[in-house]
Amino acid sequence: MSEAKTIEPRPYHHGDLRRALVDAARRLLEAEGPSALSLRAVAREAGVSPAAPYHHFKDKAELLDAVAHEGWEMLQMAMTDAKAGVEGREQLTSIGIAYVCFARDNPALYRVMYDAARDKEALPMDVEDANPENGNAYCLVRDTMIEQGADPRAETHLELATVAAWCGAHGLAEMAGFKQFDHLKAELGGERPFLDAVFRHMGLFPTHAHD
Amino acid sequence: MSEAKTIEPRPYHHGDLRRALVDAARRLLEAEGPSALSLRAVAREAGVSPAAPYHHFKDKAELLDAVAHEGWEMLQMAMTDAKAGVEGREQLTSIGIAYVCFARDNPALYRVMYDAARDKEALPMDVEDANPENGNAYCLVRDTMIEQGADPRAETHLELATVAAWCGAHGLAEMAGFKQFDHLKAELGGERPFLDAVFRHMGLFPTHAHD
DNA sequence: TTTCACATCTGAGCGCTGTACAGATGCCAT
DNA sequence: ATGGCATCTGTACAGCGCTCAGATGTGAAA
Repeated sequence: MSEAKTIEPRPYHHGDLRRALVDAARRLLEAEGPSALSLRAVAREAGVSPAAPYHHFKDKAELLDAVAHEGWEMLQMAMTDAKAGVEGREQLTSIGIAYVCFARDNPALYRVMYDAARDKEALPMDVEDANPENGNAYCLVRDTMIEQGADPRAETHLELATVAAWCGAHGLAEMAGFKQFDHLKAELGGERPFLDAVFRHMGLFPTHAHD
Repeated sequence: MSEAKTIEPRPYHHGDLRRALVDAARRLLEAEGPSALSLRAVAREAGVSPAAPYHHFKDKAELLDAVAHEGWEMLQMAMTDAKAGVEGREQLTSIGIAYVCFARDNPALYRVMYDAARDKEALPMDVEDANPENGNAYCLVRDTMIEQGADPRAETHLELATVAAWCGAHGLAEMAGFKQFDHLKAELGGERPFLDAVFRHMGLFPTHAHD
């Protein structure tokens, strides 16, 4: 109880430096790419000394983690919006397209997100907890599967389809960055016969949707 | 014609330093992980000065490229062996399992391979040239699809299935590194009902194999 | 109001990195 | 024997992540 102190809230000397640092990092990331994202460059961009960030993040990885966290929130929002925009079976395809588009539009951020996840050997998602309200993109996909007719009691089938969809979307997002697959990237706006087909083909529908 | 000089062949001062450097890099990579793979550390491991590598590689990226290249060759071999080990429809699943196993057994190398590819924005594979003899893993998958009944004249369907399979395998390889999907990793040896199902589900068979 | 504790920020510095360059070294063809 | 040249070394520089002692300002206690 005596530990009822606020954890990291209000402005101090220079206002909310933590926020300013994350913003500076995202600005740099967009402008110069991931390789330019040094801690010193972020501090420079935010107008503070190279040592200042260490009072808000234990090391560089923790700063990148904060940036990645906002990326996952953005991705989740994009997927949620995509689902809300259409109805029925189109929802899963729409979510998949939104995922790949996010990776295309934020390639540096997307890379930071997965780099951070790999370092921690964990995605920032609780696969077990299927509660959609906790802002969990993985569960958004799973819930949509269920709504489209997957049997939630057939756990294996359900998670199988969800994992397959996630793997497929991530794989596509990475492949679309290679010039061998430029036509994938080109298809992301407007008509997208190939991409739609890949998503359907990869199992963005529950297993028994083939009937 | 006057340019008939050999390009990078025989030993000189210290023998074949280029080879020694790549070997040293791979040794370091396996022992210490990708973050320990500095050019200076590689030179140290090979017993030469920090500047020596620059007579064989234009910069660090080019050295990593050489390492990645050998990784792709290893992967191609693993996939070819996997295909040769079984018959019929099992071949595609077997290739997929081999792909994911390779990523599991050589995580650092696998990461270097895709990092190098991302920097060049291209996989080291010629997707257009379907000649299997050029040692092209992507074409190995496509050819196997054809052998299993895909129509090579239906270009879209064929490449669709191949891209879907590649994306799925890469996605699975990455997901298997996250602790949320430990059961995927655990399944890679021996019985693998879930993984097999994911592969089948993701389209490791030609589209009309669902009939 | 003065004082004090403490969160915050700076400046200097350490060891590391990738890369450049001048010069030493040893092989090969003449 | 000589000269050219690929190869390798030593030194150097800027930038990196990170640490630490000390300066600076803020909110709470006196």
